[in-house]
Amino acid sequence: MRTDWGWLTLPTDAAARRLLGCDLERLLDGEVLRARIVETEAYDQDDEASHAFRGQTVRNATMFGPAGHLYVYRLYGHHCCNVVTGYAGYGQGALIRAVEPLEGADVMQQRRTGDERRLATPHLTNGPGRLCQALGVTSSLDGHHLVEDPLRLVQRPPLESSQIVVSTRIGVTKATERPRRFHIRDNAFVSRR
DNA sequence: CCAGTGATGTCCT
DNA sequence: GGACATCACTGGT
Repeated sequence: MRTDWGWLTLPTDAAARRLLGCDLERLLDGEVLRARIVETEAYDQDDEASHAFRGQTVRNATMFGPAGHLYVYRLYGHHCCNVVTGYAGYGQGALIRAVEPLEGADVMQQRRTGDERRLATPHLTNGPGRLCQALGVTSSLDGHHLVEDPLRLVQRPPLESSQIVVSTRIGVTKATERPRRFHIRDNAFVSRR
């Protein structure tokens, strides 16, 4: 079934690339936070590294639903989030690994804990757990449809492929050789290896 | 480099 | 219901 999220109803890798350069718009305590997606990773149920690999569970159910919803999970005490892509019934999504603040960076800094080293560019939002902290993304947003407040995904024009760097994923212990990490070339907020 | 972190899934009783 | 392993991370040394 096709939704109005046709541009996300793509094989995971294509969708993960397509998300680069798009914006996340977060309404939080009456403030508007905007950030540009600069780094993603692709996961799907045929990928040993994916939460969806061993089938649907309570935790990963959102990944098996329709595209355009947010899958939020906790890992080592941190939150991480995926944009669900593809067709309902086939578990897949794109992990948002890093964003670049466009608006409300001061509010993001208030939400991040710790000393000013962690608040400075690019440490504010250059990791999946960090950006969730900065944007106030928690488990309560698991399953949230990204066409409505308080968190919207705003489509932007696709990037030239020359602007996109492909590499292996960070932190995975399985399928480590698969080239499923995508990031914008020469962007300061892309996470380190 | 490595310790802390906490939810979740699996396998037992 | 309990014990244990697992884990797509972060921050400080």
